[in-house]
Amino acid sequence: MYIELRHLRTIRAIQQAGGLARAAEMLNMTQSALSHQVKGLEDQAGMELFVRRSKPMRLSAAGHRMLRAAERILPEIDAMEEEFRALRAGRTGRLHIAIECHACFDWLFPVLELFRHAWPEIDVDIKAGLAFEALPALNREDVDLVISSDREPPPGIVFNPLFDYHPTFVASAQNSLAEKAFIMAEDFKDQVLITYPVSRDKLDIFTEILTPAKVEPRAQRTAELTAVILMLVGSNRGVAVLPDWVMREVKTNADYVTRPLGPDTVTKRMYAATRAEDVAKPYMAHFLRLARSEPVKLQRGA
Amino acid sequence: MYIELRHLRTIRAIQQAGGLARAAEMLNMTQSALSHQVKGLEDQAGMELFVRRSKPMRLSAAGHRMLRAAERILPEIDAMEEEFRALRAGRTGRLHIAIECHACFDWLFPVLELFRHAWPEIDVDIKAGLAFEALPALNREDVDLVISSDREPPPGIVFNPLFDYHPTFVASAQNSLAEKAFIMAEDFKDQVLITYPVSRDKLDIFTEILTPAKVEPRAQRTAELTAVILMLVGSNRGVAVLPDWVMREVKTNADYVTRPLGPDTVTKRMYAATRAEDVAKPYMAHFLRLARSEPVKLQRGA
DNA sequence: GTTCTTCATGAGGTCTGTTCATGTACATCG
DNA sequence: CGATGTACATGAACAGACCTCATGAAGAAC
Repeated sequence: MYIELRHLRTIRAIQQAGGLARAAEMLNMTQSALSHQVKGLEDQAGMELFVRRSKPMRLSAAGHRMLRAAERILPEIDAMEEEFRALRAGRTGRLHIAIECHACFDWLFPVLELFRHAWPEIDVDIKAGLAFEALPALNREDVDLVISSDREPPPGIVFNPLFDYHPTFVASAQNSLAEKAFIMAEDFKDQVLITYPVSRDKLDIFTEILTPAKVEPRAQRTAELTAVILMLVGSNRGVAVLPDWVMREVKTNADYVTRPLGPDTVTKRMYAATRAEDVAKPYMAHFLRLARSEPVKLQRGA
Repeated sequence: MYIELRHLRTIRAIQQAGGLARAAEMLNMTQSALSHQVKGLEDQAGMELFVRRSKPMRLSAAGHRMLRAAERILPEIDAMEEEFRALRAGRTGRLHIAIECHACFDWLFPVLELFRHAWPEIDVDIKAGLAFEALPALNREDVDLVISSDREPPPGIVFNPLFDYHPTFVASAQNSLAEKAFIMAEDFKDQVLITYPVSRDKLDIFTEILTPAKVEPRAQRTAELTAVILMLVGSNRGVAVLPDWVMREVKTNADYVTRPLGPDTVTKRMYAATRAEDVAKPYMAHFLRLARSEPVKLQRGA
């Protein structure tokens, strides 16, 4: 029994039009074609779907059963086709984001809030788990955008620059390093360094400062959440290096001091990696625009 | 965009099989055919539904959207096809019953209770409204069975005899007619006759007794429910003529008297009208068997 | 009875979907 | 590094499904 959507459309049309001839017109085909089709369908079903006794042909009991299925299924198909039209028109789409830096939540959430209102039909999600390698996932279309500060673009992937930021030292006002104008690698020798629980090659403080200088902090401990790291720092349980945009609340707080890394200020650039074909999409362009401008406002507020 | 179920099956198969070649095997077709089909589908959709970069072909974001639709729709189709197989096998079907006599509820409910357990998959319903003519409705397949005591079979309709019954007079024990052994037309001249609210040609007391004898009762009032009629009779607000099977509770009650209509006992036959092609169906045969035997038990109990 | 409407049927043409044969791209392995 | 294997794409050719056209049959309306 090979039901096809064509059959369901036929059933529905005959019911709506109240007769085979009118239904044929609705479906832009000849009455003959419909008659043949109905006959074929009835052969498939192995029973009469229509009552021919009364002259304008009506659905039989079995036909009504099939009509019920048609009325559940066809709207779903129509909805899906509508979604695809919208998808083609660029009104909708998917934006699943993988982030490689924990601190990025801080600016990403406000950005997504703005985005969500402008593009309500876009399916937005953040994949924070990161059990996987982000860039291959991009290629596999498991995600559509990767926030990263490592710039190593494979073919087909575009790294869109977002904004520059300064990994910034933060410590308790009680900490001995509070007196210094800027912080250097050697200053960490006697400190407990608090970081996100990720590998060192994803932490600016290591990639930019400690690893090049071959300096090891006295100890390292980790915390998942930015707020927890700042709390630990505030109670002088350690020091941290975080992007400047997360400092905005801490800057005005007398318990903390923030200092640039030095002697030359370290500057890093944040990127949004996307598939090359996606950058032209309107919603993606809009997201990138927001992700360039909004975090800067947060940094200024800091 | 002409989506067909074939396409949804393809999407699902490729996802399940994890690749085009394996999916082709699942669907009993060549890898080539599937490749062409997928290409065609993507042309329809106007976008890539699969990611070809990673070697076993995977669904793209848009492809996942279509998969979701497939996973909602295909089970519905499968379920419907299963229903039709069952329908063909005779395990299921529809039994929508129209009744022309109010009192028939009395025996019909017990019968349907028995039937329902034997044929749980049959769609059972009773149409009591009767705004329509029952026999044409049978022809139009609006209903599948009509309970009637009028035997006038149009072509294609079969009247299956169920059982005989006696329209029986019932009155209060206080009523003057309680003394008589049987009740004749003239006896109604001084009585208030209580009937169901239907036309006289559907009421045995008129068709069998009063109309032939050209006798009019003193007054006629109506009540929808058998219980209400009996209550009115019990308080001597009138008399009634009802089929014998509804008398079983009344017979043992000293407040009531029941009497045959006479002098010759009136016997009527109850029929179940069905479409000719339906009588052979197993569930229909079973229903008819029940409708022949069960009411008789109720009559004996009376 | 005539006419109109509605559906059925058969023949023939078109076009879609399939297969077959082959090509391309990429990964694996000796 | 070429050989081999795997996975998908492509083009040509064929088959069959589906449609149209023309006509028939059977009710319904007048």
